[in-house]
Amino acid sequence: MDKGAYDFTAIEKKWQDYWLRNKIFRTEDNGNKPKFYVLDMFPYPSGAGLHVGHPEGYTASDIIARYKRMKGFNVLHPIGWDAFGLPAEQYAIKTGTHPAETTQKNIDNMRRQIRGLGFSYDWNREVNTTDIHYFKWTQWIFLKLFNSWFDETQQKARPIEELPVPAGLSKEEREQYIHDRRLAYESFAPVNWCPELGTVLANEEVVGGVSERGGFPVIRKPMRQWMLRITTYCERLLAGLDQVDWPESIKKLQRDWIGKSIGAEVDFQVDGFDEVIRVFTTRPDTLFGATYMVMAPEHPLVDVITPEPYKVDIETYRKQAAQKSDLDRTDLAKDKTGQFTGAYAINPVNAQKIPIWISDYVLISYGTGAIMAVPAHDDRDWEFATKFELPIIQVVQPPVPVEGCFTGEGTAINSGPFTGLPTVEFKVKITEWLEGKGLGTKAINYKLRDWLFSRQRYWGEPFPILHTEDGRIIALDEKELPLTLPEVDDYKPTGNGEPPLAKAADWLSVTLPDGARARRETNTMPQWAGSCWYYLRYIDPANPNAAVDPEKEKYWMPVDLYIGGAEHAVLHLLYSRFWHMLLYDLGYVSTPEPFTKLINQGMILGLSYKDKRGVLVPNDLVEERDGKPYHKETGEPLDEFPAKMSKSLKNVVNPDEVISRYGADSMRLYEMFMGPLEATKPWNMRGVEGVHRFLGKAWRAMIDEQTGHLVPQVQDTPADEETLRLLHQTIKKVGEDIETFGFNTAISQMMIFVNHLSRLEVRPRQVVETFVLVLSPFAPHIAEELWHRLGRSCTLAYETWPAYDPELVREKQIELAVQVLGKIKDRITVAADASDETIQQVALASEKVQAAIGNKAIKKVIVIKPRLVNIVL
RNA sequence: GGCCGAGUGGCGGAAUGGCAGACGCUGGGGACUUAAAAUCCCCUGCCCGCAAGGGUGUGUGGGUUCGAAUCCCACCUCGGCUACCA
Repeated sequence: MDKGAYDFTAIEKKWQDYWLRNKIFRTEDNGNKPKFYVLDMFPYPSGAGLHVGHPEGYTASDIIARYKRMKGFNVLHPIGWDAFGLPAEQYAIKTGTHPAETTQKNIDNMRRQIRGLGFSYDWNREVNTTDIHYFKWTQWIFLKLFNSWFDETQQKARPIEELPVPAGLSKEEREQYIHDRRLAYESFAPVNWCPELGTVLANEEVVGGVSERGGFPVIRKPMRQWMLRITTYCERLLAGLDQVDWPESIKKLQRDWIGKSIGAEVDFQVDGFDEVIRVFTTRPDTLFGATYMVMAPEHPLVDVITPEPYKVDIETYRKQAAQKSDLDRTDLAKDKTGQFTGAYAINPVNAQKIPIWISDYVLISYGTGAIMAVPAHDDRDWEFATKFELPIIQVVQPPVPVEGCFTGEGTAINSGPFTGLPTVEFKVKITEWLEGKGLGTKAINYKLRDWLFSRQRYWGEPFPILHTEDGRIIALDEKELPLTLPEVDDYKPTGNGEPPLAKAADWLSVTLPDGARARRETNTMPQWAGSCWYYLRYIDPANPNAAVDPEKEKYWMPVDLYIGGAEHAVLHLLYSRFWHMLLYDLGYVSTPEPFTKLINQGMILGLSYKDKRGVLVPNDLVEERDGKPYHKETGEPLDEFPAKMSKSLKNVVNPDEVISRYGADSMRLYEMFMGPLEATKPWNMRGVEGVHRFLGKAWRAMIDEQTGHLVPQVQDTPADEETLRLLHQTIKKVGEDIETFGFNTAISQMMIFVNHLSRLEVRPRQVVETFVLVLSPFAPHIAEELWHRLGRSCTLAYETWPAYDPELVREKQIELAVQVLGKIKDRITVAADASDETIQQVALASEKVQAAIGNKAIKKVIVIKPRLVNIVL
């Protein structure tokens, strides 16, 4: 190989070593520079390593970080590992390898891959959620949750010692009262149990009735669990969204997930009983149309009100419902099911007797677990009433007549004294009426449930909690943290919900100072725990005395820019906002919201193939002939299309392979050149070749491939006007595009510049050096090497970002199209500062334009300065 | 079913009220070479035409405007998320 060739492998290794060895990107916590905190979403160190989706967000954030450094900011740009989680544990179950060992191996591999891309992380701040010095503070935050309550009046969390407890309670009642208000509490409610995974899951982890990870069936099962009272923060979580600069789509996802709805709670007397069934409705205006009621099968009143002859059928139905997986319950293709209880309720507005049913389309966990059914104006009730032949009474007149069920707003009919009222007005009136009679009240409900926070796993943070033999729950003291994981022989869950930690006999039992015997909590925390607050730990990663030093926290927070995938919209991003609000309330952090600006990178798709019938063909069965894809075995011509990367389609692109063939700079550049950051885009290896050629061209414009020295064209001479203008246009465009995340167009501008530069006989040194600085955030390795060969002795990472001169950017001459009635007839060139009048004169002087006008009268001439002239006849 | 996003050459995309297709890929032609690779130069939306030139064109149909890929209305297609929350 010639010593001057663009040897990206050697160059990239050289500079990666240089940055690391000299700690070039080590960040200090002080300084008089303004701070900028740019954060990547926490990666899980998977055994499969990086896929091409990771470097997309990371490259974008790295370009921002490098650019901001050059713009004079003190930049915090850290990385670490969200390293607890199920895969390492399942591997342990299969092979007996300790999850810590697997995790370490995976981290080492991913760190190697990430370093190979040349990201400017401060490696002194690397964190790892499985490190005891890290999860000590995860446990500490849990204790804060456990030892806090939410003050509704002040709308904030406060220490549990400040909770006003009613006088005259017994010791046990007092304990219970406090426990019922802790932000972390034990519950025995039915939870999402996944037999396949041997653990329970949070609502957010169950998608379409199956587990989000693995797609296994999930059933409802009552179990003892730890919950976090995230619901107390519903209003704060909603309000905070107005304060942050996030994509509207993500804000909407969070708002919908919190799911605030305003309506009324109404009491229906059960005929012949003292009991009332309370329902929640957002449409109290349809009360006159309530023709039956439905309770969730689990509703406690079912036992009370069901008369003897109906008990057998009701019990059978309840058993069936309990055994159904969530998938069975939510599958819309299935008919509605239900069972009449034999009991009746009295509709409070018209004293009508209406039958009470149970059905699993009513959920025990939302509202009051019972509904009034208004089949004329609710799709679900309509479907149910039609199937079981229950009466349907219309009480809302639609603005325009509709067939079947009408769920919109209109005018009340068949509604006694309220007939004729518009829906909105009716809602207010009827709620007042109900309140006056003591039959109901205005009510707000949220879809968001408390966060199920325990898992029956080994590889997670242990809870700092003890259960005494006499049934008390005692939290460890902060001084006793961290509580580490015990060694076990067997990582397998027991299958009945008893976690693996229950097998660690020595670890399990504890004798308290007062002599009482206690057992440790055997559940562990979910993976989300560690990622809820990692952005705070980066600020002060080695602090043994606090999760984060308050002074440093004040300096660095909030995160100025957070880049990651949209799949975390309602999971991580909601959970970590909740924890942050708690820490804010207790005075440990200084900002109400953690992440000021959020950007979602789009998904990268792989190239895939299907035959004429639409059958998918894995990539290893595809061969190319004359640039067209064919089936290797059948010889059939195939269609190319983009599809989600998957093992089965064999269309996964491995970053290691791309780097070894084209280099990290080409990889980075291609990921950014593909299209807008937020868009979904298909990967195409030929595109990598394109940006790779661009880098080679930039290299050859400066370096002689034979000698490795500067080419003779690079000279210490002033630039010509055109070159200078293009350079300044490039500085301007690239800088502005970085600020607005338009990396693809920034790169095309640099391509235009290099195409020009390589054609020049004289390439002024000043111009060349400035361009290298502009290129450096995108392709830092080649930029450092060129900078070095241009005679500079240290890194360019802290050079000042070049300023452009607006005078030099401006073109001297401008070309305008001349249209007659919107059709282009000619082009004219005028001085850039020509007046509209002058331009008009020149345009009208054109023979072609005159010919197009003919003898018609000119009505109007529109001059749009740098673009065109339109003559209206 | 609901919500969100997107439809522009052979492909990725650019242009967010002002010359549609920047930049890159692919394809074609040429230069260099014994030859090839690499590199460099030229061409490359579609249709008609030998050409000069003309016509047409941003999913479909309508509208607003001197002017629409861009704004408005209706529809079609694709992708993502979500799913009985009363």
